[in-house]
Amino acid sequence: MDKREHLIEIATNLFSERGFENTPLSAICETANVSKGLIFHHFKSKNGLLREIFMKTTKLIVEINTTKSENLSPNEHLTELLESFFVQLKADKLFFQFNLNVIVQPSTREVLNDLIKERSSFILRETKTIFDKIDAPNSLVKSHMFIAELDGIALSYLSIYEDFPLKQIKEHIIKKYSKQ
Amino acid sequence: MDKREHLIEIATNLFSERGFENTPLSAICETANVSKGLIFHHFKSKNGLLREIFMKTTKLIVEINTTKSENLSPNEHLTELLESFFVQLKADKLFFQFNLNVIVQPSTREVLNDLIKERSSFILRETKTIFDKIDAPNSLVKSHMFIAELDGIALSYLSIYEDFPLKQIKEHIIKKYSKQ
Amino acid sequence: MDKREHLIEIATNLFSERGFENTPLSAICETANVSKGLIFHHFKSKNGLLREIFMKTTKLIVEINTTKSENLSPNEHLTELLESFFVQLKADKLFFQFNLNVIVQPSTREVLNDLIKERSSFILRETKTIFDKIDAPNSLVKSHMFIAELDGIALSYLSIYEDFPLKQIKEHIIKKYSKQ
Amino acid sequence: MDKREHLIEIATNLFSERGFENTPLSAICETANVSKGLIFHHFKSKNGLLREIFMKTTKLIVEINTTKSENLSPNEHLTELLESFFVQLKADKLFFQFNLNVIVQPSTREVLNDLIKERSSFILRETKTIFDKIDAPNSLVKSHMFIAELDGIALSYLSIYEDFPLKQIKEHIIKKYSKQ
DNA sequence: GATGAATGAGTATTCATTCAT
DNA sequence: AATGAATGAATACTCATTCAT
Repeated sequence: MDKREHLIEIATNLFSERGFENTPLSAICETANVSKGLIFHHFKSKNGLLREIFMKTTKLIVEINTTKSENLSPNEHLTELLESFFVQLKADKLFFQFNLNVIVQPSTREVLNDLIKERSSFILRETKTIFDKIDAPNSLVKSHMFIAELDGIALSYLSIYEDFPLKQIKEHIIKKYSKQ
Repeated sequence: MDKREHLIEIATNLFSERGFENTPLSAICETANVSKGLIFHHFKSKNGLLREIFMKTTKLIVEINTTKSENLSPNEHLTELLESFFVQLKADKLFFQFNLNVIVQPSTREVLNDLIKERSSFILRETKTIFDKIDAPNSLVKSHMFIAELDGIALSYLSIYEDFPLKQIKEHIIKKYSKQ
Repeated sequence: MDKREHLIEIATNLFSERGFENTPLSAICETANVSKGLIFHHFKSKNGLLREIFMKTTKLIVEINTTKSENLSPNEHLTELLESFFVQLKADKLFFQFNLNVIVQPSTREVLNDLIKERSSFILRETKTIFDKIDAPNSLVKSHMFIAELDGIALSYLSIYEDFPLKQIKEHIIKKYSKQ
Repeated sequence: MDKREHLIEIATNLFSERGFENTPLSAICETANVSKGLIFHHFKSKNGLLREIFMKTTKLIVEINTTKSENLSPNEHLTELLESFFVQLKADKLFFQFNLNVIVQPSTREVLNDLIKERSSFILRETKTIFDKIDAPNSLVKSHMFIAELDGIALSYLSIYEDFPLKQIKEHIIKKYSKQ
């Protein structure tokens, strides 16, 4: 059992549940049954731990997007992206919330600035590659709209509307992008 | 000079700039040139102050939406809403960020739970009134999509993409909703 | 309705229930439905209020003891004192506790120093008058023992032993002093 | 030099002198020359420190009472108890006062509730064991009277009568219990 | 790699008291 | 007599971080 990996896992869960600022390292240590010193030994600081977690997530996102089969039509590709987005959104509510969290909070935002830029420009690039095949002249605007819609749906679903009609929204948006 | 009102104003600014959790009451007091005790005299607690600010914003939103002239076609109404949204988004960046912030952060989210519900259901109701006139059977889904798109745009613009093409997005979305 | 008297009554109750140090003036004001300023107007300070309450109690004790019929034998007198002590102890638990409280607590003890001396020497004097008739040479020691026993019983009953056998103790001690 | 033990010692002294509620942690830290954080590291809270001190005292009381030689007559045993009580009362005035204090004060009383019960039932049990040998049918009442008398004497001596005739009271009570 | 004692700066909150009205 | 805005000093407690072992 790799304690380093174990710590990352537990910290991710706690940060997701309570938010980064409201999760003292002591809580992580107690849950993981390790000493405080060990966190600093492995990650230098609490911010270091946060960056490590954020980087891991980005790596995951990149992997998912690059291993996707390339012999799909652009519309099929969009549909596939949407499908996996809605599956994940439902499965990993807390984790999505954590990502929203650290991006929106000024203090964490500052710590993660470079990593957020890196991740978001990757996502924009990937999306734009698809829209280039559909409507090249407007691909940038359409990509931004596509991303904003998904973020907005996540926000509404996770933090605003308890009875958000996720299923119907999914059908609506998939229908919209499958024939564009 | 009403110190109570003054405190709300200054706190709103500071919370927007630094985030709620990262703004100590001492900072507010120093800026407003009052004692710490006064905040507790007027607002009971830091959370009390937060609620007061959030309620004031809701009141503003309600006012704006209810005084709107009623002799517009639904599409004109949407256009008008969009116009004012983009104007405000650009003018009050920090304030939008603050609202995103407290909604997404678990700790503040909990404190404001009832107020967030109240505000968000008001917005949904108002939006649905418009879409009822355009496409009654799908008005709920379309309202949710409309709101999610705007929230997503705000999120992308404020917290993710430094070079977000706000102007073109605005044109794109106004065009879309003006002929729906 | 005399607000001054009303305040004393409410403060006595609250001090008895929570202890003097743990009863903020704000609690008294809320319960009495008056402003904070009024307490300072009437009593100068929180300590002033405490002294007022303590003095009132002493006055009561003095009254009870001086109006007592004087045509009793010393042993009958002791029995009568004991009877009224046990009746009061059972009826006014909280109030006894409050008196113990302020006497034992160093901070309040200091504030009430002169009043405590005054009251306790009155009680000793009265008790000694009785024991002088029973056993003059040892009257001082016996008076002190008598007072200490009652205080000790109150202490045990109120603060130490939940199942203190008050009734049997009463019988025991009355029997003891009725034939001394 | 064990800082934990050192802290307990210093806190005991200060609590005895000023009372628990009137001793800020800062006073303890300054006297002990340690940081505030250390108290919370070792005792979790101010109340935790109080409990630790109270427990230590109970342990001491238990030790003293259980190591007592068992080949004494019950009356000799009582005399011995009384002798050591009066010696300690004179030597450790402040410490006795502290114990009275925390038992009588509602707030500390609540914190120590279980520990007070534990200690007082131990004392009652031990006392009753002696009186069982003297007057079995009335042993409970006599034990309670014995304890109440000692508590009452402590109270009078420490908090009420400046010129309490401790020596004569001691002789009086020892004489009384040596021939019972 | 791993522990845990120790630090110190920071933070919300309490509360008696004052004073203008 | 009565109010309540305003103060400011005090206080328990939190928490990331350091460091000797």
